[in-house]
Amino acid sequence: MTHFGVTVRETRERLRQNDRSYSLRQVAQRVGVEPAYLSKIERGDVAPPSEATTKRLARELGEDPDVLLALGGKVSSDLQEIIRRRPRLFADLLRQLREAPDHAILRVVREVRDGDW
Amino acid sequence: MTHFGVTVRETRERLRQNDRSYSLRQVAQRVGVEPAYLSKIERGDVAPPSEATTKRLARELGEDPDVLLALGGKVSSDLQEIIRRRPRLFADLLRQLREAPDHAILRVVREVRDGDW
DNA sequence: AGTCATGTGTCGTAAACATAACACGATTTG
DNA sequence: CAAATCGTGTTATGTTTACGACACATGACT
Repeated sequence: MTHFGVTVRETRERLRQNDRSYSLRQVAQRVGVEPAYLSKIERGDVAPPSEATTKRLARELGEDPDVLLALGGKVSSDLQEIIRRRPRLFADLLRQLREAPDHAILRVVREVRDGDW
Repeated sequence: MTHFGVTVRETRERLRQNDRSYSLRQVAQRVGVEPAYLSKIERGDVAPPSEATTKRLARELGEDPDVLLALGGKVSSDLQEIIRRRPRLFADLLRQLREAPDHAILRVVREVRDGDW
């Protein structure tokens, strides 16, 4: 069900075509996990790894950490902390935006970034 | 450090002044946990409970679930799912709003609610 | 033919999580 | 005073999480 592993494997094999150092073993070593464990992750034999390991993996593979975490069913702890500091406010905001189209959310991001508040 | 337990105890004892049925034991029974466990929760002897238990507790005490979850260091899973569906978008949004004043966020909520996008 | 690297199978495990079960002494209530 | 209720202490247990260690078979390369 989770295509976390599939994504990791595909990304790794894509990188490997230009760079032989993207074997499972070498990536595992750079990421700091056992090859056997990474193998199991890629085949979905075990659940997606911890937040920390997922972030190191994302960095190694040039993927967006938030996207990879999402595939693993997680939300980055720094985002969680933003919500936890003002739970009512952010809970309302997120539930309001649940069905909003992408462009509407993007507009909000831009408005806030451009500091017109 | 966590004043999750303190908050629960204070809220419960406040309710108890008008209603005898807010003893630790009776609340525990209605919430569906062992009295000994609720006692430990209130005194911070154990970590805050699971999301499901926290929500039942909030409902029983008339507290905002998102606020109580936040005190317990958690974020409601429905909010997490909103983020996981569009991680890049919502990660950007939240990080943009991290330092924004409350009124700016409220304005966004209202804008979206009033559908002028 | 021998070395080397690759991916994988099997087994174990330390820590955290989320309670349950039971008992006990103190206080309140009838 | 007896019974019930109160909060709490102790001990135990099942589950999940997040890996590590090690061995093994396969195939490429030299």
